Amino acid sequence: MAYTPPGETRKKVYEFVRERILSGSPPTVREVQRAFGFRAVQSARQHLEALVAEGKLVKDSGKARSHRLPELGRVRSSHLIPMLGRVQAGELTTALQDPGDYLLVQKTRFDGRELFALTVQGESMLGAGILPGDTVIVRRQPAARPGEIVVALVGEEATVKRYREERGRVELHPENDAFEPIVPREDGEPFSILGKVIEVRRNLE
Amino acid sequence: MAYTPPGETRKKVYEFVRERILSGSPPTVREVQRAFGFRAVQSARQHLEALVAEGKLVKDSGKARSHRLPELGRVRSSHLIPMLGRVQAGELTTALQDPGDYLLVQKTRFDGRELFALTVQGESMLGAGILPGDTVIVRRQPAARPGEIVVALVGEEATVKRYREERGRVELHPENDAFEPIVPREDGEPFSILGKVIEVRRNLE
DNA sequence: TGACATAACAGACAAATGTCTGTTATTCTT
DNA sequence: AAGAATAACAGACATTTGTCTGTTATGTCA
Repeated sequence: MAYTPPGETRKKVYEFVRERILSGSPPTVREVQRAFGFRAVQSARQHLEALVAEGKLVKDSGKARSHRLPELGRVRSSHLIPMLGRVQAGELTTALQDPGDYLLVQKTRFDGRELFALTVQGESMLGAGILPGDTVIVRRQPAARPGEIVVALVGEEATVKRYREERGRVELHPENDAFEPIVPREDGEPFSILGKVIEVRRNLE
Repeated sequence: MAYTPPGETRKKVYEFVRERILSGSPPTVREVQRAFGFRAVQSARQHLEALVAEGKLVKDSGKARSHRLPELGRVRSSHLIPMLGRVQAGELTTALQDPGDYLLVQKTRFDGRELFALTVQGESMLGAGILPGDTVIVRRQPAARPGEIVVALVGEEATVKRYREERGRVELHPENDAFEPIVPREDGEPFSILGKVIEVRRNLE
């Protein structure tokens, strides 16, 4: 590779490595070498070492593909969670086994296996800022505390509502005057809490 | 390692590798070996090969740390974007240079460098389902189309509003009756579009 | 011009890592 | 008891990859 102004190639190397790290496969020194057409391994190494010295990268000496972004320490622990579309009754388990899509989330406080995502249907939670089409990230748990927003299975349908306990009885409250609270029936209609909503996402693209 | 029932160790190996991949550093064969106390490299390799054969993992033959999750192909291309808190006027550029925090997003359609995130202040966008404390992900662009939600710099403050053009004039509309539309003044008060809101996130933990 | 810094190159060595061949142990089935 | 299937082991080899020493080229600045 021909001589380039100081810092110019360095910056490109950084961007290259950064992209590779974010995409899940940090490059080897020789992959950097090839990507930039260096005729010597050392050329790539010099740039990488300099970037580490500058604090823009960190690396584990001696290990393959060990360059990392220092910032990543702060966002570590990302999970790939299954994304369910419209969910019906008993299908939940099946849907979790073979989900069609995945969502990348960074949740340090949770185990990735207890999380799943769901697309919201209907306008019953408008008042809580949850719109149709929004994606809710749910932590699986069989119970909830009053005031929390939960995903519950009522009859054949999974629904997003606010959990309340009125007069010692469980109630699921919509946040929209056009809807009525749901009170679980005593006649044995299936009812259960699937989990608690811990995040809401909306795409506006 | 002592003999274990068929499939038992296999499953644990899968979970181990999966976690490592999601956390950004896929293990080497020997790292798997050590993690499980195998006395032969081949033991680890057998499990890994089997997992690949089952389709639970994919790998690039001959390369170091090359095990991947098949699903990841569908969510690839994640970016680490700077997260800005309260932003004032000219501070934006500075804030982008040295942000305190980062957010992991998967946006295939965008270049990571044109994205940043912002915490919403105030209740002016309640009607659009954007609450105080929500995080908006913004794509930097100097203009917008009517109807889009934008982040604009008005005077000293960055604000989130819906972009409109009324009578040939730019207007920034809140979605809350308690607020008035913002009409850029002609007296030279700084006004500019910082970018378009492409995603809204809310944490309910 | 000459000292200095940075970029790029050349060639090699050593450690890490992937891969291979073959063997032994455990469990299950018939 | 014999055979099949799976798990685990042993020891080695080949490739990949990280690292090292030293050299040459290009640009900057006093």
